[in-house]
Amino acid sequence: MNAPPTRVLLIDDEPAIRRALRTTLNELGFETAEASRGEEGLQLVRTQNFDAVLLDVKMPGIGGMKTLVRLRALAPRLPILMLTVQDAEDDKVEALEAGADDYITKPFSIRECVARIRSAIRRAQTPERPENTPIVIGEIELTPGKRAVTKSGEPIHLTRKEYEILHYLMLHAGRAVTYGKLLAWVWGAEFRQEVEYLRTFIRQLRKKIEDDPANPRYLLTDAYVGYRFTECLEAFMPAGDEEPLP
Amino acid sequence: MNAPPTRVLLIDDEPAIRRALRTTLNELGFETAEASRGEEGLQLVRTQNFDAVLLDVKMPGIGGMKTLVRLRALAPRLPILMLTVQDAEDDKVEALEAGADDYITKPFSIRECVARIRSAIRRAQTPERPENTPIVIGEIELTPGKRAVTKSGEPIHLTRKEYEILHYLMLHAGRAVTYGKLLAWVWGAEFRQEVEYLRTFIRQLRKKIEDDPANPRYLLTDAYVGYRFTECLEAFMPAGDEEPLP
DNA sequence: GCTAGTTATGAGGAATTCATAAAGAAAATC
DNA sequence: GATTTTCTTTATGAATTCCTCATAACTAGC
Repeated sequence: MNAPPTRVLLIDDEPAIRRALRTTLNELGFETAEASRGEEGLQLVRTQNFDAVLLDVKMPGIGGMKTLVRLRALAPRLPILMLTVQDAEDDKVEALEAGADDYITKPFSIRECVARIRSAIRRAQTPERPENTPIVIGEIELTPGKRAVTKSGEPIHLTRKEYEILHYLMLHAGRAVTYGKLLAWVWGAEFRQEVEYLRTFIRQLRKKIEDDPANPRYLLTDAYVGYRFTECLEAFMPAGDEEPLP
Repeated sequence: MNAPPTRVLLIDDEPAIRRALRTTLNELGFETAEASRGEEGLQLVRTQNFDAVLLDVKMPGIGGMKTLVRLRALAPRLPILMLTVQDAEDDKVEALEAGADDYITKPFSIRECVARIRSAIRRAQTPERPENTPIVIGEIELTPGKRAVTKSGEPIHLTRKEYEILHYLMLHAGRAVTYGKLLAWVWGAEFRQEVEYLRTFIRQLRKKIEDDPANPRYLLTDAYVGYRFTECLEAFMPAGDEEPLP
């Protein structure tokens, strides 16, 4: 099977960053295209096929956030990763709420960046999940049709809200889920602000799911942004099946 | 082997609600289209194919109810879900009588909304499946064709409603069945709130089926969710041989 | 180190929902 | 039409779940 190369579009006004990403990605077998402004990027997405987009939030012209929204309208399933600066927490949240798949904070390690791209692409290519198939991540298994959760085969009793929170997080495993989205999913859109609710329930969930609730391996916190169910646990991945990165 | 995406049409004049639904639905693999008025929605249904429609009752222009009637005339089998406000009981009944498949009261959690959409689509796509093979779980055996139930071979007399409740629960053994679904199945969609009915009948069923009705082994409660017929009874399985069930 | 903002923790009380009982209304049967 | 059965309604205390709030731990910026 000769798979066609994975194509990544880089939208960033700084040539230095584009170059760094381009060379590394190319070395790893990705094909890349570049745009220095949002409009340009949109035009490319209209005329070509991409497997993922890396998009800088802060750009001249129509800016990253607007570009994101328009990209999303153009290509509902295309993985889009936003590049944000360290402390621009609001940007991260806004991007995720507007449909970005993930965010990467500058300065970033190329290695992490590539890993995130890969994981976003993998998720996008995973065929639609039939509604009733169990979601299995590590020792945790959640079966939507049954509304049942087990850890290493042992059933875990969850209350309604606990289950609904876990369900959404596991549906989006590997991605940061904003407080707002979680709250809208479980309580309704007008509860977007009630982060305290989440804290209480995440705590209960960790008690029930984690071996050491104080050092969670599954239910991770994305400070200032939300929570994230870990995508894959190194502990469970046989080491060595990924080529070393520079 | 990628199934075509499920297409949902959102008709609501509030952009915020459309946006919240759109992003979540898209993330879950649905395709969405939007209309801010009834006329617009009708035009879209004329020209495109959808698997379900979410329709706000209260809208400017021709309004939700009229839109519903016309939609129904256009597409007799298309699942249509109405968004209504909490206490507008009349709206709900009117909507169901006018051919809506379900209604969702605002404020609603996105989770609930998605679940309802899925279930409406499934209903529309699943042709009636008259199953005549007996369902056997533990000591309990239910034969749909004969409408008969036995426990350890001994016939148990059940009234009509008792039987219908048990039948539905056993059909979905191992899964939590929500009050709403159970009530809709036995009494009809407009009785979805009458949880008290269920309590009374579950009590009767437990009296007839359970050895110790106060500590049920078959008819379990999922607090705040519904009831569940246990799928396997450890007590009856001789320990040691773990044969996976089909 | 100090301060402000965020997150984690713990526990108690409010609110909802549950099981139970029992009686009135409706339907079915004779 | 009377009697039996089934269904619906209402009331009660008990149980569970959910929410609130106070405090501690942590993180970043000064």
